[in-house]
Amino acid sequence: MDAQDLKSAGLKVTLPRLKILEILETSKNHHMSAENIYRALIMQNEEVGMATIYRVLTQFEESGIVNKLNFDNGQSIFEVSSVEHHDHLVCVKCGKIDEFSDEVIEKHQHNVAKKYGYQLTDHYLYLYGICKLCQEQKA
Amino acid sequence: MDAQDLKSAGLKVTLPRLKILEILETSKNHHMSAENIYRALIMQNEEVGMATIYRVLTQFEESGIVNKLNFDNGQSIFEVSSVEHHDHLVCVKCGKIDEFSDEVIEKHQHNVAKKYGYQLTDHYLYLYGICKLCQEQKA
DNA sequence: GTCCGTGCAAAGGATTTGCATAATC
DNA sequence: GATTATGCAAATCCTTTGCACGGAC
Repeated sequence: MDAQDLKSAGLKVTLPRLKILEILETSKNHHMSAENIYRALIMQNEEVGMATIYRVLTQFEESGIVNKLNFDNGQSIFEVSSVEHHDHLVCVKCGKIDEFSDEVIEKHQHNVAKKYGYQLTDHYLYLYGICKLCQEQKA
Repeated sequence: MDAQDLKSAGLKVTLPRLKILEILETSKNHHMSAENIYRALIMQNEEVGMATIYRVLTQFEESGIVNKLNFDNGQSIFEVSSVEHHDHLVCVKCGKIDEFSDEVIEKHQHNVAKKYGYQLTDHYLYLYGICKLCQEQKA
């Protein structure tokens, strides 16, 4: 993802947009809330407002540059779109997010949609659990 | 679901709680937002505040009496817990919600969790699409 | 130079909380 | 009668919008 991707999405190449892309790509787990991004930018001494973050993320989502995930807690999380679809495993203790993909699940989702007469547009599978690390720390 | 269920959940049997249960059970599709419930109660000339609806729904969820679903649009939807687990198909046009369950998907979810070392606590699968009716109306 | 993008502050919607009153057990 | 619930209003959280200025093309 770079300036060229912005242009092809019909978006002007601006510093906030480049910075937000960069943060989404270089962040530890590639999953950031609007506020996470905002804070990261502030720490880099970038002058930016939350409004810009949300506007840019919304445009990015519309252009397919990022995906918006809606977890339990109400906050939206954004990730750079990857070529392959994947779903998410979320640790309810530490918030860690893992990605996975399972062909059988995908296939069955399509079967279900077909069975009910739906033309599938999107699908989200969220698995919530306690990750290995947090299980060990419980002891 | 009745007064007895409330008692066993450690909740006092009050009119708002009974009414909310009743509405959740008798509503067309059994999927209601807090505001849907509020409006239904107001139309029955029940004096009730949104705060009560939310408090009651939260308690119900903690007691396992209802499930809270988090759809794309940010609003939370509540349904009475049924014995069997099921997932949801949501029409992005008309908002219709269908329920389904697929054993193979369930099994694979557990496989995935195991593979990543997670102790699964919960899982939500949302399929978004256009239902048969809405597909026909498009023509 | 035109148009799009930005920051700020104010608005918005959904949900939560504080508090005095009222109901349940 | 003690404790838990309720209704109301205010508060909070996340997100969106209006507007004047600034930057991209």
